[in-house]
Amino acid sequence: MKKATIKDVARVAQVSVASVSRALNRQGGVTAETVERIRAAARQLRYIPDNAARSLITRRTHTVGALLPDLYGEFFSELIRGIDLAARARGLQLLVSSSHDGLEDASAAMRAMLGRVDGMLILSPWVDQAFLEANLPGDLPTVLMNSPVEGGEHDVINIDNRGGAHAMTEHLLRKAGHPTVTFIAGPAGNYDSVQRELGYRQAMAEFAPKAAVDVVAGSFTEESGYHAGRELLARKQRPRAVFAANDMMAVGCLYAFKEAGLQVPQDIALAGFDDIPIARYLTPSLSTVSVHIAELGRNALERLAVQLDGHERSHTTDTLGCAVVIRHTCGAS
Amino acid sequence: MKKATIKDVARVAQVSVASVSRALNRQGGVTAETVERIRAAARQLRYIPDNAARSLITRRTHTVGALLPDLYGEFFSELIRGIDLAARARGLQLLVSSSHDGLEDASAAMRAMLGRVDGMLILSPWVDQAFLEANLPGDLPTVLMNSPVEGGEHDVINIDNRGGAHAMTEHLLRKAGHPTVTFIAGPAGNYDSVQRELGYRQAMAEFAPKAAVDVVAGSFTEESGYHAGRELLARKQRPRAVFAANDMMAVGCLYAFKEAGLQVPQDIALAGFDDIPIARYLTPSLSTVSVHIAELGRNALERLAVQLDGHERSHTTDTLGCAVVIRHTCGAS
DNA sequence: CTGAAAGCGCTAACAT
DNA sequence: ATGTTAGCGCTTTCAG
Repeated sequence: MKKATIKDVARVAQVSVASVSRALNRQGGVTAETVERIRAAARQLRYIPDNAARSLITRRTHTVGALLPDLYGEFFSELIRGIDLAARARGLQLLVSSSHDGLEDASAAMRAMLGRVDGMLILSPWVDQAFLEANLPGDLPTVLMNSPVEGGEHDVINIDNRGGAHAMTEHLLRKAGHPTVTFIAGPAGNYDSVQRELGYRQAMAEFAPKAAVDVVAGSFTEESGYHAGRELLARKQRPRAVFAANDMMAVGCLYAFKEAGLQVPQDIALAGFDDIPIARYLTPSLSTVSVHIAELGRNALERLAVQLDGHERSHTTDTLGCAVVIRHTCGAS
Repeated sequence: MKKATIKDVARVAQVSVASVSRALNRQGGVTAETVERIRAAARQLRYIPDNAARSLITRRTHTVGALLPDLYGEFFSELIRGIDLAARARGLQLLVSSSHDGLEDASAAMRAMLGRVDGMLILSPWVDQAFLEANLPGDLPTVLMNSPVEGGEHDVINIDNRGGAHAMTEHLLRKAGHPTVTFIAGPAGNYDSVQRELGYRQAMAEFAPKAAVDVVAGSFTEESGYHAGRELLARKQRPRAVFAANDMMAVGCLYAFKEAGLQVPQDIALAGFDDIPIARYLTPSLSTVSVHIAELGRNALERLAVQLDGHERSHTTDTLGCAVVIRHTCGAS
């Protein structure tokens, strides 16, 4: 019992393969009657068109690739979720590839996707213009997310990392009234992290010019946040307010603070970045910078779909705004 | 500038297309010298083999599909992460399809994947034997995860939901010494939820035969856990111990308890199920049933890969054990 | 409205 | 060791 092909359907329905193709793709030019006969035959044979053969000739795979650095944590799950939702709505399949830790890996992952996808969504903090030129066919529709690559060949959707971090730092300093703020950074060289740190530094210069900028290292994981938190508490003078470059680190940090018996925000204030779903359910609930992660994914896919439909590349750069979300950890109502 | 095909490479390298194919697929039968000439030509033309054409003839896509009900929350992100990691290690691509809320959707999603994948990983609490027979070609390698379908056509990897829930309930009753336990269930009809509730009921019958079984509804989201928590607190007699059918609901529930000013576990104890990454970072840290989610994904993919390599279906049913993880919310050290 | 036939780009016999 | 050629299953002119 082999898989039925279009020929089998044609034979059973007593028509030519061309008619079967036309009927099943509802292109018209076939009598309603014949269509029905063909439908019946297809059903009877459990006929499923072979996508490989189809896309060989149509040059369309109806599949988009998503290249991500990792899949760990709620940020990425929300992002994929947004992408997947939008893709489904558009009738597109989603090929994901994550878990690569550098340009080597990213390049291999990208190559493996080429020819399988009609376009690509790329979120990779290491990817730059040169890399893209070397690894992408010039005509493959692409949307970059949170990318340093700007004003060039590609469609880019960024988050206002700098602005969001600036606003949160300002809030901590001016509204919540903390004299200074300590920043827990993400992985070195990570674009998001760099931009957020920049926003922090600008706000510090602006609103706490006397205070020293204070940055400790992290890597965007809960664990690194926990360690950073412990490190901060071990100082002879513990900070009064801490701003973590993402929510996962804030989660780890919060744990460290409460483990040490500290009251948050009375003894020490805390804020994060991303507004992952769980942020509002922490106790105290986490003040953070809201990013609408799923929205970002949805947006990127829509943008890609436009390129796909229009058969032309585009190259706009959009920046999605961020909003400071005040909950309880930051010490201002 | 159109995309280079194998013919172009052959022309430039001054060999036949067959040699190009052989050289690039390292099948031997070509002089090292010619291979080098071919490689050079391919590089020069930026030649990328067309996967559609290739899989049309090889009948292999090197892609596996993952059918999931949703992508919300850390459970699924961990699961995909495990799958993706294993797939990458095997040189397989991963086509994901989630966000379907019933058999209709699942069927459509499945059909869209057919012909694009060499095999499928299915985690869908609604899918049963009849559905699979109706929607899957009989010869497509498949691995079911957490599925009610047993002892039949398919490879199945289950989690010991019943055993885990039983063990946690026993712990709450006997070790932590709570006189009775209230259970927050997942979505009605969801297989995981049903099994977990079963384990709870069995343990109640065994270790607290006098106490009434007490089950409230939930839907596996933080929000539903929050509402269930509030509902519980609104009773004239509030429960002493609560067991949520998954961690996300426990998170919402914990929030409700602390919002009401209750001490956990002194005033009210709480436990979850799954051990999502964030569980240990809640305060108090969440006692839960550990599932090794990423491992489950990895396992399922490995199993599928075996079927792919062996060119034959298999039909074993494995059950992965769960371990009770005692942290601070359950009220026993 | 329908059918015949020409490929899409590639691999795998089968020749040489 | 290399070339020739016949398709894989489908869509799409082009005739009828």
